[in-house]
Amino acid sequence: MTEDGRTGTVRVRFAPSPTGDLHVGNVRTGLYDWAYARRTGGTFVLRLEDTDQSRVEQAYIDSAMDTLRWLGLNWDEGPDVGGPYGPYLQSERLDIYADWAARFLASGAAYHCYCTTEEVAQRRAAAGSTGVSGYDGHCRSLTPDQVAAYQAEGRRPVVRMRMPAGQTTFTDLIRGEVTFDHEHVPDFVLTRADGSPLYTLAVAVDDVLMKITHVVRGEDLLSSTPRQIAVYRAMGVAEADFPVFAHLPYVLGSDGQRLSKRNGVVSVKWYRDEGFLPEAFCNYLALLGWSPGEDRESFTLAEMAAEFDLSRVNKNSARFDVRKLESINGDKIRELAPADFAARITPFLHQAGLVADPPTAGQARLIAAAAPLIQTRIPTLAQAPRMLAFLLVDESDFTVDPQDAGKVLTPGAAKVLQAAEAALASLETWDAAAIEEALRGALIDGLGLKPRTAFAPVYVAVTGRKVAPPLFQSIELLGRDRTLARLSQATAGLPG
RNA sequence: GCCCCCAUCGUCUAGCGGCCUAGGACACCGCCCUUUCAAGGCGGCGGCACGGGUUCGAAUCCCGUUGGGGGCACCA
Repeated sequence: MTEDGRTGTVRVRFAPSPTGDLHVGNVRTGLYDWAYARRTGGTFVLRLEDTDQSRVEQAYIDSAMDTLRWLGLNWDEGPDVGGPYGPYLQSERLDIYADWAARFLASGAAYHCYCTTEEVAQRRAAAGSTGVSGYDGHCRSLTPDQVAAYQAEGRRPVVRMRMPAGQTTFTDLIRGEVTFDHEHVPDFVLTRADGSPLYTLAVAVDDVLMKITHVVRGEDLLSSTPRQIAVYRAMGVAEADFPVFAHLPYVLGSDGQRLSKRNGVVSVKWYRDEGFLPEAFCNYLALLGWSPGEDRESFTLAEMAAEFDLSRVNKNSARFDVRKLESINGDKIRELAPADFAARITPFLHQAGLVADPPTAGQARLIAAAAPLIQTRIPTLAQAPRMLAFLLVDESDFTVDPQDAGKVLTPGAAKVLQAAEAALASLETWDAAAIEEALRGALIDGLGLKPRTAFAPVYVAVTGRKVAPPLFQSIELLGRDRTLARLSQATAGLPG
């Protein structure tokens, strides 16, 4: 049972236009489409709206599918997997659209329009700020002579829909009943002068032909809904068989403006490269307009698939806040099983040049042992290399952060480093507990220092930075030889 | 200009007429823990845009104002 009370199998489509990498707003829509299909036990259809040849690129089609797979939004029908209502690339359905355009022409639902874009714009401008917009109906009823004259000029017509007088009312699952007076829905173009289809034609035809029951999309398309319904009518679809609409609120930039490169990173690919987990990204995006209620904010894709409900989708737009995303990402990282976490940071370590691909057996052991030390310390996977570099670099490439050294490796640190070196050199058992005991004995008890001041120089000497994984475990993993070498090297490099 | 949509802490939200002196999360600020940094624990700051109604009772319903967003393409 769906929320509008219909029975039967739900079919939801996600229909991005591959004119760029999928952005945050697209993906949020895709996530809701997917979740609604899954919640209702329906079918999730992926369709690429690639009718604008001048803007579409194959690479974008590939990357869109790649991004959806990464997020875990699997589709049941689509360009790659096929399905009973394919093809699912609109560029492969051109003859279908041409056929319907011809039928609309024959039935009088549409007409040839010989006006150029410039002429339409000029007449609109001439009408002044009287609220007149769109097309003025100039070519609605041309005489055969006028048509002949236009053709003699060499003009090629577009096919334009004849919007009947009246109004369109439909029930949006999120916004309730919405009405548009056709006075404000001008005749719109269905096919270009070269015969190629426009979104206005293709989207409606495909939703009907692909038996889509629920059109769940961004609210920018709300006011184009009457046009879509006009095409359904022209196709002879019965009112009861129209898809149900649900217009999702916007995802805005952090400044409240429409999401763009100016006010935040919009490409999902960027978040992937930065080390955001797909489960965190989906969880966060889901929260931008929907919540399971009862103050619950953390959930999995599977849980969302079981609970998602269009009636709980907010009407108002949400701002994208990368800090909250980071917080959720940190939560999800901490929830990972240690082995899983180790596996997820490995590609980032390789990309930073710290380990081979695949890692050697020795590297794998180190990663497995060190991963738990940083799992609570990084909000994104991309920060793993910085935390573990000290452990994984070739010894000849090890460097100490000059800034941290300047703050901590002062002349006075010499006695600390020497005491630490001496204590560790003679240590019998090389493990974190013994290392801690030895260092505390030598520095806290022996030199009478406070822990903070005692360990700071050791951190910088051994890990190269003030901020690092816990010291004693780090030293254990580093091994005695490398630790002692770094301590003495730091001592030798002390100023003054 | 015209049409449409929207309005709870800075941000995301819970709330669907009495459980609300409005709850949670992020961020921010304290304190605790502590070998750095995190994580974790405890506490604090902070909101129903405004004005009219309806009702015994309104954050919740209605109208208006203001504010924000979208659309008005041979883009989608």
